[in-house]
Amino acid sequence: METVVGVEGSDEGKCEESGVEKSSSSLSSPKQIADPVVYKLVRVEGDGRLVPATDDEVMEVEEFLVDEKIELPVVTDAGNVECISNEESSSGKSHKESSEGLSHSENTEPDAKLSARLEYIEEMLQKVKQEEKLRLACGSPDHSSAFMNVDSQCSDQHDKLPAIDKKLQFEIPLQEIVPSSDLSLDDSHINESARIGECSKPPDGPIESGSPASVICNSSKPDFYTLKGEICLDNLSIRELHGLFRATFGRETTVKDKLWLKRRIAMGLTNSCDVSTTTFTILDNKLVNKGTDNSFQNADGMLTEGSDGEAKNLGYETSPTSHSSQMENHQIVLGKRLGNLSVELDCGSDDLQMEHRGAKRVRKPTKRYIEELSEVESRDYTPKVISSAKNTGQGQTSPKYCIRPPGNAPLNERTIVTRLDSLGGSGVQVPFVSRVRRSRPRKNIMALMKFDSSGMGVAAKLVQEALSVRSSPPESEHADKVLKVRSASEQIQPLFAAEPEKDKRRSVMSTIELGKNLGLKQTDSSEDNSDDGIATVPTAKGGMRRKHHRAWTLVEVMKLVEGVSKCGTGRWSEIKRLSFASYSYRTSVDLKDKWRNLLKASFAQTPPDDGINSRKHASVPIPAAILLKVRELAEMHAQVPPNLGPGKLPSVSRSVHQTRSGYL
DNA sequence: CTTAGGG
DNA sequence: CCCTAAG
Repeated sequence: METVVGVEGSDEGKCEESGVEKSSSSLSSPKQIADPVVYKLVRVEGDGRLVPATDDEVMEVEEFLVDEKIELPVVTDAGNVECISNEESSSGKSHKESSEGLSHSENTEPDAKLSARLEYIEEMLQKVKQEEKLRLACGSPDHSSAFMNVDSQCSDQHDKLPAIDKKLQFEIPLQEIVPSSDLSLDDSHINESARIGECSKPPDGPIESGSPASVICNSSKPDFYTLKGEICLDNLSIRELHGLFRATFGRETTVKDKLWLKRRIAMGLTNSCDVSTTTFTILDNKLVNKGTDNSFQNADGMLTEGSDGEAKNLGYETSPTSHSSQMENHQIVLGKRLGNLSVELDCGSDDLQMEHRGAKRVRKPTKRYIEELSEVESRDYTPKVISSAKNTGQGQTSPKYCIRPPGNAPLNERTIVTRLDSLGGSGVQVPFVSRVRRSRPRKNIMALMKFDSSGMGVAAKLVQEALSVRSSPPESEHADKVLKVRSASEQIQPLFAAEPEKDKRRSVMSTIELGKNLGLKQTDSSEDNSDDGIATVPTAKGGMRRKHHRAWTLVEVMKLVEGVSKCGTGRWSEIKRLSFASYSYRTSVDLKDKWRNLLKASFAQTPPDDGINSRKHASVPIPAAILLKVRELAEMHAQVPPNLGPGKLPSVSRSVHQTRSGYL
């Protein structure tokens, strides 16, 4: 709790101002803490009623919304009004849910249940000292509803929904402001991810879409509960719920909040904790496999974390708990909407909530880890991204806008980072794994570009490039990188999100691509790894050029000689195919050059005759036999070095034969 | 793209 | 090795 709170210092202040029981929340069990954080915006009155968030809170929300959608003014006003009016009175009727939520704190529940629940809740509120509990109870249910409304509204509403809607939304949020805000953010994110198209034009986004979405959300939420079996759960006693909970999640729960339990169970039932992933699964799985927790975060993390980060920036408190709650909400909503994605998230969230601490803790680290990765990745990607910018094109911009609201730079950054993480995460992970990548730079930029365009994993490429760049510190512009990191991250997102629109092929293949990239990368790395030491050669210009010096092994030389003997000189490509198929790093040019060197060496050596190879280069002693052979071949092909050739060839030829026989 | 030659 | 010109 504390830790969380610390993060959200601003929030605390708010709470205090409101007269909230933040302290109380802290007093309450740790688990609860999370809830308080989540619900910070709402205050519990002495009578047990929930007081809407204060103006400040509203403001925060507003920012949140703004960040997400970039529209706030309306929301803010509405929110304030609502807050003032109070939970019960205000919004109530305009939106059934909202009204319910306000008065009873249960927005989501069906009417029938609602009444029962309301009573229960009210009782609880009054009885329960721990405001936390109340919050939780109220919050959890509300979250979903609020979330739904808020979400739809936030994302879509801003543009089109009437002020009323906004108001309602805010109302709900007030009670569960944090969650709602987060949800909205998440939701929007999700939506974006889900449908790239929208992302591209966030601000413009069709107005209509907004309202419909909201409607859907509302409708969905009831369904959700019903489906989940919440209704059934309603009838159960807490003890029963506990049992159910245990059965569902395999663990005990200390939570006494009925709503919470119901919710949890419902979620558990709905999404079996399995977390089977669907579309996102691929990415997530990958992530999971590699980063375990990260995987979750990626999917969830993107959304949730991003929201959190924003919240923090805004001054909202986002505690781990809040995250989890958010996550849940998101999950639910998503589940309804997206289904697959939500499922994954749900699993994670569920777990998190279940074990606020364990899960959270794990999660946090993960997040950081992800961020770090993302950063690194971003850097890596940056170069590539830039180069491949063409691909992203508009997509970049649009996603960008979506991601980063006009308001807070830091916040934006954070958000972006998160997103990047998600995107980058997947991409990054692979890169990281194969990080080594030391193959020679193909053909400079051109080759890289080609690669990218070809459809190879951009990420992989970027990573590779980035790596290479890193190796040569002087060349890369750190400053540039840093600056670009953001862009890169942004770009990345676009790639995923925007790509579909722009290049369907890409979008379709995005997931595949990632996998491919990884595979490719790994392959490359493995091949390249064998390698050599990469040395940087200072260039006159000041840039450092990587010299891929791969020492020629005796085997290679022998192969080369053999190849030359077979194909003759000048047919390097053929020789490469025949004898160097397994040596990807040796190009026909390399063969040619090597041969040239061998020739030179052989003839140079020959004269002294005695000294031979041993004397020449201790480092890579070339067997005399080979030199002889080279000479022979040279002779055969009439490639006799100007001076030395003729005179010595005869003798050489003899020796060569011997040598050769030995080899053969 | 491959080859040939210079750096 | 890299780079470039030329077929």
